[in-house]
Amino acid sequence: MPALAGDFCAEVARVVRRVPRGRVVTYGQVALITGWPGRARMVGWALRILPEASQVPWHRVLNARGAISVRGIPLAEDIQRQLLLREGVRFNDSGQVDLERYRWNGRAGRG
DNA sequence: GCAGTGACTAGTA
DNA sequence: ATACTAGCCACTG
Repeated sequence: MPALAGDFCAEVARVVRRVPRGRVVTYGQVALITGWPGRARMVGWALRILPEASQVPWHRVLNARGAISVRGIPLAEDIQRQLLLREGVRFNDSGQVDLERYRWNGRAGRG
C-alpha cells in the first residue's frame, strides 16, 4: 500500500462518505475540501484504489462538467449512472448532471 | 531516472 | 461545440 494512500486516500474517503444521497460533488471539490486543492487527479486515483468495502459512495463524484469520468471498467460507467438515478439524480440528454442543482456544498446535510 | 498513463481542471483558440 | 496546452502528481514499466 502506497504511503499517501494512508492519508490522502483516507481523507478522500472521509469526505465522500459525507456526501448525502441525491447529491454529487466534483473531483476538484473533494480535493479542495480535503485540503489538497488542485489535486483533482489524485482524488480519482484515491477512489480507484479504494476497497469495495470502504462504504464510500464513489458514484456521487463527477467531473467538473457533471459527467461520469470512470474509465477502465465499462460497467462502472453504467453502474454509477444507475446508482445516481436511484437516488433521484437526473441526467440531461448529454448524459450530464446539473451541478447547479445537485452539487453538494460541503456542509452537513439536513440543510 | 525517464517516459507514459490517468475516475481532473482551467485556459486558449 | 471540439482540440490543444499547461499544471498537477502518484503509479507503472
